[in-house]
Amino acid sequence: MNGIAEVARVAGVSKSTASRALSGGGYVSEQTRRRVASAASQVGYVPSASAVSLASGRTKTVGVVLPGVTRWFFAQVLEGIQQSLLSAGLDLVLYDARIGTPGRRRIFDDFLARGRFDGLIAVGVEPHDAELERIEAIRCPVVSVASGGFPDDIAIDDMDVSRRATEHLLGLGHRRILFLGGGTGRETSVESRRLEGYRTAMDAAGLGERVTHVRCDVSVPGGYAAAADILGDLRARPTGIVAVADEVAIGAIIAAQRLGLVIPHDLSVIGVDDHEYAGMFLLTTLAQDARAQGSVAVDLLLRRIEAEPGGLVVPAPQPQARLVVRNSTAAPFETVPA
Amino acid sequence: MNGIAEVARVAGVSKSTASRALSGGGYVSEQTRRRVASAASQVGYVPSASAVSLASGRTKTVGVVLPGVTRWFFAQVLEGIQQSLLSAGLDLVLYDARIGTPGRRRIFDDFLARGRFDGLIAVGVEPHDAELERIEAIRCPVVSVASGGFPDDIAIDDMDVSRRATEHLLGLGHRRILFLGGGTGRETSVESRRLEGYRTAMDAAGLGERVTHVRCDVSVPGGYAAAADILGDLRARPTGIVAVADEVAIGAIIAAQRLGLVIPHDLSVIGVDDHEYAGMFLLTTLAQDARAQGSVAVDLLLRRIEAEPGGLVVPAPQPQARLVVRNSTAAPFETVPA
DNA sequence: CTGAAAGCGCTTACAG
DNA sequence: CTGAAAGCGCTTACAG
Repeated sequence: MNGIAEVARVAGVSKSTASRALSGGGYVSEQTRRRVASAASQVGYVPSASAVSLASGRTKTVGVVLPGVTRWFFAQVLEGIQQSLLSAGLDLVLYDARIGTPGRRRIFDDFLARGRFDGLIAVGVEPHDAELERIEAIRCPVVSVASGGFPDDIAIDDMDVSRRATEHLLGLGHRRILFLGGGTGRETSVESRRLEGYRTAMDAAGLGERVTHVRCDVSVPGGYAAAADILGDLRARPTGIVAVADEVAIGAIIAAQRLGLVIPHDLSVIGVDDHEYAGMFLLTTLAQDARAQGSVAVDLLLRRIEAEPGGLVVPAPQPQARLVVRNSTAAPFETVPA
Repeated sequence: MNGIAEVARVAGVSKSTASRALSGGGYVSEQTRRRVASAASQVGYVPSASAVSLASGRTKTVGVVLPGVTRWFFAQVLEGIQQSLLSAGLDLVLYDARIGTPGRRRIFDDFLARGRFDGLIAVGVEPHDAELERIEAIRCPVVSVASGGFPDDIAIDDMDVSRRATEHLLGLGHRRILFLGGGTGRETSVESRRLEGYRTAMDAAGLGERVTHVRCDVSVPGGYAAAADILGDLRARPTGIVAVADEVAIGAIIAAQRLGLVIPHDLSVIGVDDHEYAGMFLLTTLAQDARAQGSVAVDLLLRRIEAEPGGLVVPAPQPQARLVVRNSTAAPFETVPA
């Protein structure tokens, strides 16, 4: 019990007036507003979410789809989203659409269509065509972060980022530079764009023939395993590694150290993200602010939700990556021209 | 549009019958059921979540409160919960109640009371008294995982776990054993119980005077920083470290290696969890299955939700930790009796 | 086995 | 500024 009817009774007004007083819509005299407010807190009134949704057509909820919370970047974006949502008073329903799980399919086929939310944020989803269709079919605003395939995706320029990373190593004098990570399973578009940026820089430096992509899971253990393989072979050893993401870079550093290599003397490593552990490993990286991207996504989404259907919404400014030079990169020790 | 009324019209039955046919309650002839089902798929019927909730009193949603998704353990539990929920067809609303954020307060004061979910799972929440009161005030079943303060908490025996970890080192001949981690900010009960287990084992070995607790954040960088401090001082250096969790243990190993120590020759380290990186660092640990704990929590919660109010529900079996010996622990090199 | 009716707890034009 | 009434889209006893 303790519905709005009870509040109205205690305050001595009608339900309509109580509703207007509480939710702020329409005219209510200041005096009435106060009486209703105190009646509400007196009876401990909490509106029923489903009744509000049904009557108003607004769920006060935002959906978030992402491929798991294991990757540092996704977890950070999620936390940024959550914080913005909390301060806006909105609930967050989570859909963990990890690739290859039976859940992913159900999310796109059933869950998303249920109208549980007023808007959806896709993080790192990289949907295939059928999935994108499903998302476009739901009748509510959608905003995406770091997800290939969506219009107006909020994301750093992935090609630029690894181009700059590669140029950083080239500028230090490296020639044997390898690109590490991604390409296991379906290659995501973020991965391909980063690979492309590396390739572009190598080509521009006349090193197109040296282009090498070693695939691995985008994770610390993934980078570790792949790097352990590569670095074990002395003759093929690169002097520099451009990693698809910091997790991979960190894995590579751990592997290198285990093999007795000294970073950056024997090997330079550069990543993308500015992961929580980057400082610990003195990792040079192209830093991005993941949490901020979550907040920006929420801002944009809320504006889209408020906007008249068909109304224009100023897009969010794109996030920028900046080079943070620490101590995992230096001129190569072997300066012999290869 | 395309509500159940439309489905009923197409199938040539009443809304009541359509509803029964679709949601399975009550008697419907097989033939009618089929007609309704095909009408539903023909018009692309998706029930409105809020209408269903309002009419039935069931939201088909479970709430999850946890202190962030950064800690490996919490992220794993969350993924376990999500998967079980997806296969049960339930939505998950997430509340990130990171300690010290303004959001945490609002979650306990407002969000939890809104009746958005049929049941709540608290993960690692460690509520203080006021928070616990709030949770008890919401009128729905609550299940907790690794959260001090809740009745019937699903958790490994934290005292036992670090007692066994300590005994493992004692059994190898270590005497200078230190407990690393926790105790920054409000010490959680998980942390204190693990510390207590260490203390118990040390006392039993007659080493009560050697008991040492070095506090640090429960994170890899936290363990790294604290261990770098400790290990820098040669004279006070322990031969063994019992870490409050694997993150801390891994941080300590990284710090030790950076200082030129060889694990386990110069230092033994043991953790709790079996973190994703444990294999990479050859970490000896007391392993627990975090994802499974998430599923178990969902099972228990769903049974509580189904149960008659006041009805009994068989509790879930408690998870067990098992010692996984890798290569971060060995007999101490200095065998000189201290 | 099926249908008419009431009701879940709000919000929102519409009169006044 | 306020109230009576309809309605959001379902489910659920209750009759039949």
